[in-house]
Amino acid sequence: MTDPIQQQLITARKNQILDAATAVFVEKGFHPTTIRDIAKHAGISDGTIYNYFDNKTALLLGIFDRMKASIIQEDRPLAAGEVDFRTFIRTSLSHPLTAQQRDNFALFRIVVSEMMVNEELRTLYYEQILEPTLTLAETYFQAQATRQGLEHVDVSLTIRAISGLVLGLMMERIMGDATLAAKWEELPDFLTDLILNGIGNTSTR
Amino acid sequence: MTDPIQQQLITARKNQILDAATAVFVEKGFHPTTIRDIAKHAGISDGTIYNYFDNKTALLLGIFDRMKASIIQEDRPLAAGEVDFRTFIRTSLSHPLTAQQRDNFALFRIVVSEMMVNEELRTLYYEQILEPTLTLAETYFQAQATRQGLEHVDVSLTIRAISGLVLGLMMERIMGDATLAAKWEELPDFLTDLILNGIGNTSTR
Amino acid sequence: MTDPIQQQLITARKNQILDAATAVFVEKGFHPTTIRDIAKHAGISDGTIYNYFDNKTALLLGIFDRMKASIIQEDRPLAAGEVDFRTFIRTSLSHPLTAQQRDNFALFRIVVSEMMVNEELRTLYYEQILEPTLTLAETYFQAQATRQGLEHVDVSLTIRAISGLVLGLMMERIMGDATLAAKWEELPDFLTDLILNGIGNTSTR
Amino acid sequence: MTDPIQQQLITARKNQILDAATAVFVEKGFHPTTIRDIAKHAGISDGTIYNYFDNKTALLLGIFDRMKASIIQEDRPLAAGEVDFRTFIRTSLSHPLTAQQRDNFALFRIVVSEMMVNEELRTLYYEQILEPTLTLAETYFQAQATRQGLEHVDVSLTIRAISGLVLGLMMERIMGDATLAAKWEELPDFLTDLILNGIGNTSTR
DNA sequence: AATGAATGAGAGTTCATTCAT
DNA sequence: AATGAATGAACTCTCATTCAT
Repeated sequence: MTDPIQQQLITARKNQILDAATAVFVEKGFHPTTIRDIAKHAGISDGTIYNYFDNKTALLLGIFDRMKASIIQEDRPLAAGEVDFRTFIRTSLSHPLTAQQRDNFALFRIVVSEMMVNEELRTLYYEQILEPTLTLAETYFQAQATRQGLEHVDVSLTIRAISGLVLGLMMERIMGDATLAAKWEELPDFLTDLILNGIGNTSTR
Repeated sequence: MTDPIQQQLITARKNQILDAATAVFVEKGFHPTTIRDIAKHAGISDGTIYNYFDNKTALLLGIFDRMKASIIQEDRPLAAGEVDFRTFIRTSLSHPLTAQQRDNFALFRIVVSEMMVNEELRTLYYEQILEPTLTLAETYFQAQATRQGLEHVDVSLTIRAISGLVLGLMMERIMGDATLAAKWEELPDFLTDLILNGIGNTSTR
Repeated sequence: MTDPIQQQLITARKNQILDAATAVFVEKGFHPTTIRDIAKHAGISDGTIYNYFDNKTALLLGIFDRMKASIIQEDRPLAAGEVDFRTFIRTSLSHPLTAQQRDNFALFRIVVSEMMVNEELRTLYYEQILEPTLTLAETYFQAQATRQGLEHVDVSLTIRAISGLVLGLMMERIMGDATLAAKWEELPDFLTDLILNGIGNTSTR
Repeated sequence: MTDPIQQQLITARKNQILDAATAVFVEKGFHPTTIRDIAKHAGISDGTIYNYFDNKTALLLGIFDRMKASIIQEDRPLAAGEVDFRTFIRTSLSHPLTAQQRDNFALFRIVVSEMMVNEELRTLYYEQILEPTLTLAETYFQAQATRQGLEHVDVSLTIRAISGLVLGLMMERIMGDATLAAKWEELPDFLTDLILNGIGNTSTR
């Protein structure tokens, strides 16, 4: 039952299914995708999917789970704390802004879409991904801020403002804003200045 | 065909349907809502809805159209330009943050959800609402900025950053973040400071 | 809504569906019958059935309802009470024994089968059909028994014994008992004697 | 192939499976029970069941087979013929009425339900169980009747009437009849009187 | 213009059965 | 002999949409 080889096979099959699900969701969206679409894309039968996942929604949860793992992995570099404050902020902004860009934010769109509307997914995402990420970021930021003599800053609100800023810009970009698309590369620097100095105060401190 | 009385009747009936659609969408979400739900709520028959709207998606488009009108109306006050810069920024932030709070962001969630996934809706939203709003905001901001001697600021990026900030914070709030829920009232002041002065520089200029 | 013509149409359509359901159930049994089978037999579409009945089980309930009506109708003759006791008993036995014989007890079998296993159906059958029938029979029997000077008889148990006797014999017949099939015609007289006089006491009183 | 030890293992495994099947059928009914349910209850795998039984229906046939053996065993006492006629009748009634009562007639219900609808099962039940039982009963009864000077009685019809009576009363009880439930204990005596003497003639002969 | 009965394609899901290991 | 993952046909039920009245 806890046979490690069995476990590997199960994990492999689950990943195969989630790979297919991700691909088809990205292509057609969540609702328009049928279980049969996914099964065909994975080269297996409908029923097999249900041997590994309870229902269609569970596939999205499974995709989350894998995102969680990868995000935690990717955030590790910042933990070191061996960078100056500006670099720290800039990196924090830069990474998420570029990460999802590849496939035109396709998976991001589907996940957000379903989350807006499905409480279970939303809760899971918050508890498993967003909340831990924010808490982690608070810790990093707190350490950096102290070093800068910024003890009086409301760290949790600042973190939320920064992450919200990134999230909101991604949404506006997805909406089709041409200006953002054109200036996307400038954003990390622009936003770093804005956050550190406010409007119009370009001078680095 | 252009009989004005006819037109009034048609508009009234459309509004009746959109009112019902909004109410039911808010209550149940877009996909779980059936045409029959809306018809019943409006006190009419299923078929009648199709005399006024091509399909279910068109109802969402119709809701957008009405949002457009109301948003433009609500933004007018800022146009006057008789307020100081800080007040201008603070008001711009404060209004959207509180507007959707009432019904737990229900309509906002549905609209965002469907937009993420439906290109037609997305385009319509961008062209009809977001783009005009941003452009309008740019104009206001440009005027204010000039008065403040901030000619060298990238206005369009700044506007997008501010609106993105608000949008992203609403999303995080919707995700269930407890910190944001608790400190929601502090946000306008906190963000105004952040935008004007950057992290930790509380002094108003 | 209570438009009588509408009501007639609805009733007609319901009957059309129940006719089809009965026919297909009788032919294939309840579980093996699909909604599509019934729809095809009725010459309508699958969905239409669901406009008139909540689900497959509701079709069986509908068949019950019609049985109820017909049973009550058929029992009326005995109410008159103008027959002598022996005739009364004999008729009570004879009728149900011959009624279901036509189609080889097909509908009876399906109904019994599903009732054994479906509590909702069972309750409905008991409350709507069996219990009222037994009560009615008790009344008739009581009147007859009194006239015969049989005041000390346990009427309710006697009624249940008689009806149980008929029911059980039908079941044995359905099981394929050759003897019963051969002597089915003799049963009314044989049973009447048995009930009135007991084993071997053939003399009519 | 006819290795006796092999045979014993096979029989043991079959019984293990039938025990599980009986338990689960009684709990959930025949159709709602899945092969997996039975396998889990037996602590074996799905596939193993198919090594011993052709299909799901064969499990019911297997349960029949075991019932046959036990019934024949239980009926033996009456064969002795050392009891008086009244006791003989009373015992014949009493036994089946009380036997299935324990688990609310659960297995009885499932078996009857499926038999009504499945010809194979019905035939098997009749040939393997009902017919032999009736024949056996005829023999006993014939012997007893002769001793009572009841040579002119139609033994086969009488036997079928008595067994039908019992069967029908069990069915009515299952349907939920409150009167029968309340007076179930009185039935053996009441029915014995009825059979021996007819309605209202309580005097024991 | 309004109705609402009819449609029927299509979805998710189940589960008896098979068979390679 | 035992396994249990894989299968895929089949089912019930939903619902956006149409159209005759």
